[in-house]
Amino acid sequence: MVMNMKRRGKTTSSVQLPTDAELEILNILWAAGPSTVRDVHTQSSKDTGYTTVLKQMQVMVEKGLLERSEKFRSHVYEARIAQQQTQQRLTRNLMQRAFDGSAKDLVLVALSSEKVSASELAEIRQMLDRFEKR
Amino acid sequence: MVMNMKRRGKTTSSVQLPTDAELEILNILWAAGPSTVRDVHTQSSKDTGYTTVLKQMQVMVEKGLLERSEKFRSHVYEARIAQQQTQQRLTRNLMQRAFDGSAKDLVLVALSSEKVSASELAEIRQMLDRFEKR
DNA sequence: ACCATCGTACGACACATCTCGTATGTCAAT
DNA sequence: ATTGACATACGAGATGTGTCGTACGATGGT
Repeated sequence: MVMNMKRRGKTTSSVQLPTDAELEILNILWAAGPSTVRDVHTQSSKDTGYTTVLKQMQVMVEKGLLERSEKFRSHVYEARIAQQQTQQRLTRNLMQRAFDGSAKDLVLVALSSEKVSASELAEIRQMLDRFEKR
Repeated sequence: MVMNMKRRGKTTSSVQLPTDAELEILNILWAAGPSTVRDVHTQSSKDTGYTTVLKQMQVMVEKGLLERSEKFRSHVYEARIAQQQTQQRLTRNLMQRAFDGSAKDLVLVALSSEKVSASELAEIRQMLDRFEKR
């Protein structure tokens, strides 16, 4: 019985970066916790069909991005990758592709291209302090 | 004469975000200035065929990402979008898709997920100062 | 004049993503 | 038992991207 395991790599973490539509779904799941397809479809701001969301989530299960429980009539889906880890991987990816790997350059652009409140600036400063301490 | 203008919008700036391979080419062009296809192909770290790069650059001209001069036998290509502006748009895009629009959150993740030298931290601090002054 | 070399043009395939239509199953209320 | 509402499964089209093979024109050296 050759289970046809598409997943290679040691055990975990060999998931590729989520696509646009996938990230949209993950965001909803991260915020709301385990949800049905209908939940996600209702929450979504994009006006895409119900079966479209269903199909996407099914594919995401195959990819290892989501986990599905079939205990109930309406299957319940849950994110299988952490939000922060995903944010880090996406950020690192952008850093490599567009900033030649420089975190500093990315940060500078992020700061210069958006309005950040005073309290947020303070938070960032705190973070800098914490880093410098090592 | 209906020129079949795919580009909508006022006049400029309605260029979509560059794809992965496109960004690779843009990076080379930004660093080296106007170059031929051969130049770019030689510089590229990926080992993709010559005609592949040629085709990609041709497509990029159609999209408005590059400009082509045919003055010489080997056509010379030049980036038509600025590096910093592109970096900003890519960053903003990630910010929206993965950080719910929060520049702060993006910055925090960028800082926490990569090593940044002391001098770079200082630069970031300077930037923060400059921002707080307004 | 010829031919090897280097260029561009372009059609076409492979693949992933996004999208939906349609088939089919399940359940509860009448 | 029938029906309507709602679920999942799945095939398949549209589109974009990345990749190349092949055709063919220009150039320069012998």
